[in-house]
Amino acid sequence: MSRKPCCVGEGLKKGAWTTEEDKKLISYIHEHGEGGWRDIPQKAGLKRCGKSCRLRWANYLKPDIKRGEFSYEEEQIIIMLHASRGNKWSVIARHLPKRTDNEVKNYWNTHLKKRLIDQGIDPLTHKPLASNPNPATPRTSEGQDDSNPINLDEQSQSGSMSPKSLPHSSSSCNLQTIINSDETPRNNGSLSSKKCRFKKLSSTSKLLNKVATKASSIGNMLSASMEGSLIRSTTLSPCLNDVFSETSQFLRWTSLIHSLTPLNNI
DNA sequence: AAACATTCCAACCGCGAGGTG
DNA sequence: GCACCTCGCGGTTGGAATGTT
Repeated sequence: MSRKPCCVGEGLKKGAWTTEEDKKLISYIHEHGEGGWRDIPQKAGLKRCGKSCRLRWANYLKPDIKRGEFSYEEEQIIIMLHASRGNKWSVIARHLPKRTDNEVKNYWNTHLKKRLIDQGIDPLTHKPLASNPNPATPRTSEGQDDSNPINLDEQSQSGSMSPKSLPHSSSSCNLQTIINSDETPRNNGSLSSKKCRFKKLSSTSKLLNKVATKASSIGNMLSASMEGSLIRSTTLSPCLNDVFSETSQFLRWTSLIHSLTPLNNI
């Protein structure tokens, strides 16, 4: 047998949605609720396939969708979850309230992936690239990286992290220093933020570099327990409560999270 | 100002999972 | 177990917006 194509039909419209179509879809769903996507176009008076309606609703029209630039927290969550789960965009998006899988995927592909590559980090493995012209953890003259007691590069390459070498909240890393040095204010929700994103790339890259390397180190640890229950004490973001299990390993992980909490105060 | 290049994201496509009869 | 359907997911693409020459 052959699958019947979803969107076969005469006069079915494709491409960008008009405001008129949006109104029709919103109005129909408000009245009848979601579901039954195959019938929605006909009932709502739309010349679209059901799939297209579902995507339009899920990715754009849903009332609780947050748009605009991703926050540092969100970027970190994406990188960390990607390190442990790979391209499971729907899984990652579930931990980012009001973000859609499509948006997360786009953000990864257009921003985060490139930044990791720029820093010599393989976006697939989250480990330093083999031929790395731009070392993942550059030793700068500022000495900030050197003050980090944990050699994350080595750990990520070895694929494991000993308990002793795990970060501690008091001395875990210089993320806060780096964050504080990133003076560029976030341009929340601004669509004209392209320039800003590139201008702040340098300092942001440092942060991402750090986070990505850490993510690599803890990736295996996370993946083993990601489906577990929660660590309620995590203060980075409530959504992360869904991520981590109550194992002793993850108490160490929360140490890292606590080291990142100053982000909330920026 | 125009032509060309690059970036970005909304939307499309194909596939697989799960449900139903 | 099968055929079929709906839905959701992840990869890809078209084209508008923006940047560069």
